Amino acid sequence: MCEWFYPGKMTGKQFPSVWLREPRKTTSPGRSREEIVRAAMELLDAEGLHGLSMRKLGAKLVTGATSLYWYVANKDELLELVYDEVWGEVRLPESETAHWREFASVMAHSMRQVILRHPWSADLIGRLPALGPSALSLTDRMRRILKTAGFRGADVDYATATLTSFVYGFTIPEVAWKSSMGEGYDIPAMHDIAARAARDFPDLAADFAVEQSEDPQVMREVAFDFGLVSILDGLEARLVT
Amino acid sequence: MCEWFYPGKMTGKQFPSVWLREPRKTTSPGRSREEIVRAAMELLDAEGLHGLSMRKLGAKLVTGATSLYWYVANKDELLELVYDEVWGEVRLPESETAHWREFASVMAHSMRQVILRHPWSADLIGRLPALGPSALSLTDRMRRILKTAGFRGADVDYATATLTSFVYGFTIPEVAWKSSMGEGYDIPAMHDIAARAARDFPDLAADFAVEQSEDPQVMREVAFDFGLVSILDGLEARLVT
DNA sequence: ACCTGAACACCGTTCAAGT
DNA sequence: ACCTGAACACCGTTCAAGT
Repeated sequence: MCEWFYPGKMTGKQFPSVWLREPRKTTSPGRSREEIVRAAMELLDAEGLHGLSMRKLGAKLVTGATSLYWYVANKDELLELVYDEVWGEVRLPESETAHWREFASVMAHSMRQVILRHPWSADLIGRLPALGPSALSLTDRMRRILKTAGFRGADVDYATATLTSFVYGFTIPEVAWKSSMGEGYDIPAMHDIAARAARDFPDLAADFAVEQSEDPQVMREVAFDFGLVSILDGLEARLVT
Repeated sequence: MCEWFYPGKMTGKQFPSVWLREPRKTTSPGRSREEIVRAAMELLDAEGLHGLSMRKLGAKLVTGATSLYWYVANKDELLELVYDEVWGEVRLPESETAHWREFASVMAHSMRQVILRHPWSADLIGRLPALGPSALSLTDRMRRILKTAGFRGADVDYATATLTSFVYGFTIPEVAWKSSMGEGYDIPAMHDIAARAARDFPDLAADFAVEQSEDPQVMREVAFDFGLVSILDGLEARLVT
């Protein structure tokens, strides 16, 4: 997904993007970009962002690490390519006439699922330009739906930013947590630790204790829906004015 | 800020936190934790998360890198300590009787400013447990205000998560962008690049062109306020039900 | 046109050894 | 109680050289 109004200065270097360089005209006797991207995706899904190194990727493709630099200027360019694949997995309502709330809701849920499926992508949001075809197409459809719904001018940007910010802010820390803690850790022990840390905050400690019985997985889903509905209500209020 | 309902499994290791280990009883002939944390903060602010290495920090304190391991179990523990300092900089309304919307608004703006001031902290959100005194105190006050306003049970968690998710999701990509692009880059060149990348999406390209004249810095502030007000409206709707 | 290996300048952490 | 330096197993990228 693409948010274009990022801050900058009038001076300085321009930013590079794979999508603006012609790929090497490949007679493809050897590797190909697609092959490299696919292998990188597998490595990323299996071992995370830190698990992808040029050396490992080279090994997986039975080449020297440095051979990859023939196809790709550097690691960031490679990541840009894989990053766009991720946005390509977002599923939207087929219909062009979907109601904007329905559309936004489906998109938000799908974006979250896609990030959860590729946790490493969370670390790339904002770090890499999202100028690939999939990211742009997503942005384009969302904006068209919002315009049809009645949003005008910069409000289209603002509404999009509000929605995507919520999805990102809900999901990025979640996957960061998961990958830093490893997949499995001890829930009761975690509650015990939280309770001990909160010993100087009795209300907090009490709430921790009460909600210990809830399933955190379920709570996260409910929390996401709660936030999403709140935001859609809030955006709708902007619309009627 | 602390969100406790992160997912986990019933098995596996428990997570570690500095806040649950007694610090070494220091007779302080040599370094101290405070000194180390202060130096780390300076290094982080000056050079970012990648700029902080145990070797550089050691050099700054005129010690061997490995000496630091006497005061801190590992780099993550050190980061946990500096991380809490960041939350300590969030400014809230003094009054205990502030209206919840006012409170939430001030908190959201302050959190954003603090993250912008310490961009490296964005990468730690979710990755490290936020169990330090400053983080807990922030969580505690927010929750008390929401309860006073009428939020009940898990809605207190959900409302907090909605608000903080928006702040995180708005700010994390923003600072990621800034630090990956460097401080200054060429705005017109950026627009040119975006336009060229969007050549297959005429509506998108047209909007890029129109909004080229806006100041991105200003737009970001307006966008943040737009999103924040929308969310507060949406949360208020949950309240009256 | 494509691939290679050596080299550079880094990492976090462990550990035996020193004072 | 505190500090040290060597060592281990890594990084991304450059570059001259090969085929």
